[in-house]
Amino acid sequence: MIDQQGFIISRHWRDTRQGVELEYWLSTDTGPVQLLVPFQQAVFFLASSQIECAQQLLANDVGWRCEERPLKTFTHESVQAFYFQQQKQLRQTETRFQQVGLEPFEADIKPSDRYLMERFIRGSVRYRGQPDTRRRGVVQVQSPDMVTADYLPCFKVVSLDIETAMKGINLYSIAVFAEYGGECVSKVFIRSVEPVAGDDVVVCKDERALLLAFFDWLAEYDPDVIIGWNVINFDMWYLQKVCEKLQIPFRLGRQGDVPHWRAMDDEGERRALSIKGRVVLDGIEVLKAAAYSFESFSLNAVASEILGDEKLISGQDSGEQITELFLNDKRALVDYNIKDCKLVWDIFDRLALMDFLIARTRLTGLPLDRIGGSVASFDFRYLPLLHRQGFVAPNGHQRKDIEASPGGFVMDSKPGIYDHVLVLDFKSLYPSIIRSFKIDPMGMAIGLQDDLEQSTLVPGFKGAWFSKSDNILPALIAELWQSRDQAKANDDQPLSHAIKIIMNSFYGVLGSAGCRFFDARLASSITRRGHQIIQQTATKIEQMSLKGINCSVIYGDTDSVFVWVEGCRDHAQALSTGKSLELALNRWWRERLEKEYGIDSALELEFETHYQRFLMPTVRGSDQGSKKRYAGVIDKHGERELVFKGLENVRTDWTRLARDFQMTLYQKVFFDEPYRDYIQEMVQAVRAGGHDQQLVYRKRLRRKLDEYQRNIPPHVQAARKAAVHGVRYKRGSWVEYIMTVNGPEPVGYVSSLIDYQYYIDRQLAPVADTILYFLGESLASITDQQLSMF
DNA sequence: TAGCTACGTGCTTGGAT
DNA sequence: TCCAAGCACGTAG
Repeated sequence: MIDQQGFIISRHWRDTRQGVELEYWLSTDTGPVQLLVPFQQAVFFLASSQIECAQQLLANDVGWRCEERPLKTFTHESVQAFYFQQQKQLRQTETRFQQVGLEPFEADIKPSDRYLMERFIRGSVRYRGQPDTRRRGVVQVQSPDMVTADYLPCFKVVSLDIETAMKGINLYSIAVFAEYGGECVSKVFIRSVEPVAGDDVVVCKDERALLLAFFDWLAEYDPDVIIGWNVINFDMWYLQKVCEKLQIPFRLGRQGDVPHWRAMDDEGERRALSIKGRVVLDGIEVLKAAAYSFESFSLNAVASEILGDEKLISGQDSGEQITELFLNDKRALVDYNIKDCKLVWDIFDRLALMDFLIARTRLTGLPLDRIGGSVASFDFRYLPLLHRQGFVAPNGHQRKDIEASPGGFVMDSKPGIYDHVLVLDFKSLYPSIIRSFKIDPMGMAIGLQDDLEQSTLVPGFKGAWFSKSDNILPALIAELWQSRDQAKANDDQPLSHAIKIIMNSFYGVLGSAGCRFFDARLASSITRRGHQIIQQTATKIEQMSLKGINCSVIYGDTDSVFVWVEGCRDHAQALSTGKSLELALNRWWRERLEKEYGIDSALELEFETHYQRFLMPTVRGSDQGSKKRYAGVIDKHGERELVFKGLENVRTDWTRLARDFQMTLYQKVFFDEPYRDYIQEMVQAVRAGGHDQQLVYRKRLRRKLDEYQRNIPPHVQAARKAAVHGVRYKRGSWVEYIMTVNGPEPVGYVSSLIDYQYYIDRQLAPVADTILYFLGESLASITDQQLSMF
């Protein structure tokens, strides 16, 4: 029996003579540990991977108390049947616990696998695995306090990247890289019959030797985590193919096991992989899970944005260049290969992605490499608490007759160019509504019972009523909220980020049919309360008098209001107005909720942005104000900066030409600089072919190429033309095309003349006219003026 | 290996003129 | 040739 802390790396089922067992691999301070746990025992702790297991875990939770508290009905009869079946198992397990000398504990399911694992370790029946005393490798420690306050898993991470020929299965090299506290592991296994300079190179005579050398190294170095860029769908899948070609096992697991592959879509283009004792993390997926967004997720693009660093080779013909290096300059290939590994490593390091993932796993109970899973993590947090109240949750059966609930409220805007616009946001509006108005599945089940005193309830929408005292979600959110404030105070950005994401996912989950607690009354009680709050906030702002300053609301979306401070003198006055509004409105809401509903307001309006100048455009070709599209000038560290929302500048499906043109032109208008000459020069330059590099349209194929039946948009037309030349497009690939006089043609296969007039009419004119409309001009009027001068 | 809705825009399609 | 409907995509929140 061992007494230490651990963190789950992987979990697999295995069938043995003793019956079904669960095989766990943990990362601990002293090295990897393998645990084999009989299913009967494991089932009660297995909260983190599957929803039904979570349910069983929770049944366990009720089980320890069921003698004292009668089961209350919640909804579904079959669940009750399930529950009673569990009772029997529970009693058996209780006996078993006593046999091995364990106290039956009241399962207080904390949001961490660590907690579960502590019990696994203490209660484990068998233990295999060699503690590795040479082992070292702490990924990062964000805050020294956390080390003493909470266990931080020590993961041994390695970054991996392979180089291959462009066609066929032909492996050139495998590079691995890791760097802990100044100590660096950097190795490239390369195929070569001649020596290659450098201590970091392992020369192998052929592919087989290369793979075997790599497997040996992997077993020796023994990492917990392998990271890379598209590493699962490319590198790992490619290595799998090489192994199949050579008929050798792909020994990726901790004991040399081969990985398990699972197709994630019909075409088998996207796959997931699981390895015993290890986890593979794709940098792209992790960034998306952490809500990062990049125009391009290519390693080069992300590295240059995050690190200001780049790959050694990039661009269109990098494939040919790599083959060229492999044939003629292997040392350069080694450098290139290792650089890619290092970039991935540095991105993980710079953004503290491992810390984020660990924080997330603790909060959601989901495996490190599990992307998404909002419904499962909601269950993980909610079910234990529900059971502790003596309720059993309904089964999550898919319902077809989904009653739609509204989303956020978007105000009609007042178009124009303004000086001094303030934006006030409700911080985490939906979570704060859940907290304030006691929105909760169980609270509603209780609140809808007859014979309840109205003063103990809060009204919702669509006939919902919520119990003021008996609820779960509001307290859960309050707890997370507090943890987040604490994390911020500790400057623990990854944790704060993870908490924000899970808090905001709660609303989405309740409004989704995939969630067992889905109910239109819950979702509507959140969003329609949001409508009321934002509308009444806007009305209140216009009624308020702030030392004679006139405030009018020109726009608002879901949780924000845009306030024009008429006649505002300067930045300082804008700031003080914003602060006053924030204070007064928060007080107003507190008093109102107390008076009207007898509840404490958790609403937090925050003065967030001051736009020195602001553009609210009209809908194209109309005088109605637009929505979800605006631009403005803010002050950032003493510098004026343009911000665009929803407009062409931030849209990836507009050309570079239009996006750059918009930035420059709006800058000129906002800063009261002359702009007519600029427009004329731009139009002429485009016509003269001076911007040909910036005329590329870029758009994704969101379906398979042959699935476009009803109509054929330009990017699909271009893709089909490229397909004739043998270019293969998958679902999700980007299509780049140029508009020519013969319609869209794919980049690389443009044979017709560029249609410059099209670009002037469809890219420059719309962008210019959006802002020139308010100056009584248009692109046409300015260029016509030019013509009439001749 | 199931978070949500609202919105604007460009373009194709197919029918009316 | 014009027009409205609706598809497709990317975006705000």
